[in-house]
Amino acid sequence: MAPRKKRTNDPEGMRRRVLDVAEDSFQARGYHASSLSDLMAAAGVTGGALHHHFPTKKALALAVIEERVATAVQETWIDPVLAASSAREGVRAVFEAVAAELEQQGYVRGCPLNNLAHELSLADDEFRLALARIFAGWRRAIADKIRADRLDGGEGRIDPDRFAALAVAAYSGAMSMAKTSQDAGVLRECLRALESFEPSQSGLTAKRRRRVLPRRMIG
Amino acid sequence: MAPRKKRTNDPEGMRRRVLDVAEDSFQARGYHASSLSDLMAAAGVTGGALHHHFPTKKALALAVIEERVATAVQETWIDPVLAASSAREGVRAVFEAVAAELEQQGYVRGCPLNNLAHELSLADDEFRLALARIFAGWRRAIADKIRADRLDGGEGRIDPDRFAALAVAAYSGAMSMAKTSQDAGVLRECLRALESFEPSQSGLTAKRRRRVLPRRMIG
DNA sequence: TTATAAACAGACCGGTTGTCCTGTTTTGTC
DNA sequence: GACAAAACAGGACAACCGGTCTGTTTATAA
Repeated sequence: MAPRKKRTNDPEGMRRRVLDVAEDSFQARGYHASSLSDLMAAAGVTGGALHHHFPTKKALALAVIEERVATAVQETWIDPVLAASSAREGVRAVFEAVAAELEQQGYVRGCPLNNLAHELSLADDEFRLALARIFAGWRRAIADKIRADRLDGGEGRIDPDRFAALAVAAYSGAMSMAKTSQDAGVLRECLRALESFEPSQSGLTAKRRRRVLPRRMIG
Repeated sequence: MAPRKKRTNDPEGMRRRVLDVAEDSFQARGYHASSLSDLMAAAGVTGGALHHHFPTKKALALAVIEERVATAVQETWIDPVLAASSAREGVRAVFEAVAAELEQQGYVRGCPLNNLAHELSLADDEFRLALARIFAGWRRAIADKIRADRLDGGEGRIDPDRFAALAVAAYSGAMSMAKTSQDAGVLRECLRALESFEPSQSGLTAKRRRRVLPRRMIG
């Protein structure tokens, strides 16, 4: 009669589940619109457990930013760009990959980093700095890739920092519009505009020999 | 002894005061973080008056979007671009004007449209459509300006819709980063990147004859 | 086993939120 | 002046929020 359930402590798993749900809810509803009770219910976690791993809601959000949002930027942007034959080609590939994924998915929830950045940057300096660090790493990775391309004999006309800033800004802004219009088309429009601005070189989307081994240049 | 204050009905003024405060608070703190009690206190308005003009918080936000945010985009972007000698020059001027204003101001609160778009687009379809309309008008104004430039013998190599999308995206994304880093420098970086991509033409920031009368092309 | 701390459960609380409601005052109209 | 509608005042309220608290169970180490 008594269910006699045995409890199993799984701190890492529980922490992960909470982060999963929080990451998803912050992305879909935002920080303020996500209540802890909602998160607890969705994750199947009690208040005591949640508070044990994340003493405050702010601590939870900070963990989402540093452990999940940063990882998302790394995986969807930095790694592919570093693995590409050139920075320009990497940026192009990411734009198209994201656009394709969004179109297949059918809806646009936006860029996790930008979503949280807009809502939390002015609310708390700790949030702001954590988010700014991710933006900076993103830009730096692209800029460093351009510099490495140059050493390999790549196109040497564009300023690395400027192009990196523009790439990140164009993507962020395009995702903002895509989210608002629920249409990923604007991502492709921005990409084409970026491509049509090829500096001096003529080959627009022309095929280029692809490097076999992607080379890493950042520790 | 009795203060005997006479009340004066001023519906338009009261509505305006509420919108002023709401616009400011939504910009600085966001929609969810702005409580109606805060707004009432800041505007010196009672709950009854507020409820009379704006039955719900959503109605207030919708009014802010349609009456204030749309106007802000019109005044800081569309009007200057239409008045400029070319779309490209107009975009450049706006980027620099905003950057200069932010640097003088000392802090960055971000783009009102993007701020609200990120927080509200997924929350409510009515919000989303109102915000999407403003984005669309913004892009259309720039694209139409490019088409008009072309008829006047301007540079004819760039695709109007693509360039407009890129300009808006780059600005939105740059403002996002500027807000997060509290540094308007990235705006200038993006502008320079945009300028360095001059298609074929050589004159980078070269002086051009300025049209005396700005011409309007949208009703 | 026993002690010790970590991991978890679940109730509880003060404060706040947005909204509603009942009045009162002002304004416009006949 | 009479009357109706708009404009405004201000309290009340239920729902909910995030955080805290006490207590129990599980794992770890001596």
